[in-house]
Amino acid sequence: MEYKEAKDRFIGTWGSLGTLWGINKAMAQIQALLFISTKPLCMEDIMEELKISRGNTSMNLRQLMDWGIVTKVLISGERKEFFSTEKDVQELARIIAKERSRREIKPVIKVLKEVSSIKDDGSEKTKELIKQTKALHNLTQDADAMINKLMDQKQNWLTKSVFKLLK
Amino acid sequence: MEYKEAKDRFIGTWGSLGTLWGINKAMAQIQALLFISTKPLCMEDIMEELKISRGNTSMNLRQLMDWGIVTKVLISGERKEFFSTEKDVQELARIIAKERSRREIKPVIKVLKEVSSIKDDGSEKTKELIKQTKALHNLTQDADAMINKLMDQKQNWLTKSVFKLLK
DNA sequence: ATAAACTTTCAGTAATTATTGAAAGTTTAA
DNA sequence: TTAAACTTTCAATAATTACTGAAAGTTTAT
Repeated sequence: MEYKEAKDRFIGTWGSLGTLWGINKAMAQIQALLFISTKPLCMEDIMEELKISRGNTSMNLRQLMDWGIVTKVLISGERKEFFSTEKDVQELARIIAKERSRREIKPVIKVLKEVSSIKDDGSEKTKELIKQTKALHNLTQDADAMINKLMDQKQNWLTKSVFKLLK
Repeated sequence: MEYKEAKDRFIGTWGSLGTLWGINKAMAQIQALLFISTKPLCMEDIMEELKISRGNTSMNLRQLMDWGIVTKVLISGERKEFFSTEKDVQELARIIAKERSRREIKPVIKVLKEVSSIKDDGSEKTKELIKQTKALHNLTQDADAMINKLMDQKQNWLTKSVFKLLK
């Protein structure tokens, strides 16, 4: 497999993976492109490489910046803006986990808490609703807390010690 | 908040959460409904409760069964089929994590491995592609392995000890 | 102040994904 | 074996989501 094919395969795969962690294809592809680029890219570069429109590129870059994954880079002597992405995978994972937690998990936890806190009127169905949503609330909260803590660890050595524990 | 409102809120929230962990709204809603039901439900029950068509109900129940989250239940004296979902959240989480790993994460890991294994032609851009996809490959593989191991633990006490480690 | 170089916005359109409903298929009881 | 009770399939359609391109907006150099 040559460079070109490998690159396209990576961008394509990352793009379709994007949809599953809640961001759209173009957004994931732009990030992928920047991730393997040796230097910051401008809008023209991205449009041309991914064959997408100016508007699409602009909007998705904006979103990536909102997530905190992509930053503007000023290149002296150049008028236009350049973009680059976080290059450290550990840090990238940390940012993504944090944002997803904030945007998606936390609101769900809030609803689960509210729903599981309704007054027990004694009926079987109310008891079941309370019991099940409470269980889900605990699980979701624990999982969320754990992921956040795990991601906050700067080094990978921790992962190793968690692994050992899980033998 | 009364039972009815709480139930609707739970089903609605779970449904929209569904889209983000890769299953569609109806599928997630059916699962939510079964999850808080005190007894197995038949197709009519589900259709009526969620206001969705027979075809939709049938197809999504099928998918839920493919995932291994929902099972058919035979009720003696009844001709039609009834359905119920896994009621233990721990087990539910385990099934979902396993399936997602198998369906989505594993294929990505495979591509990352292939892409990161291309021949180094000495150029800077090839070196960068290899370096970055290799880092992503390692991270994804570690995270996947860890989640699978965590989920395999039957008890919750383990989570507590992992938490301690992460203080 | 002007105009060139560049970016953003957004209404319209295209692409994708979910849903319906009716016909075809299956099972069971008599 | 027939027909009623039930489930599945799938082509048509609806709903949602993504993308385009051109106009409006912004910045910078002169």
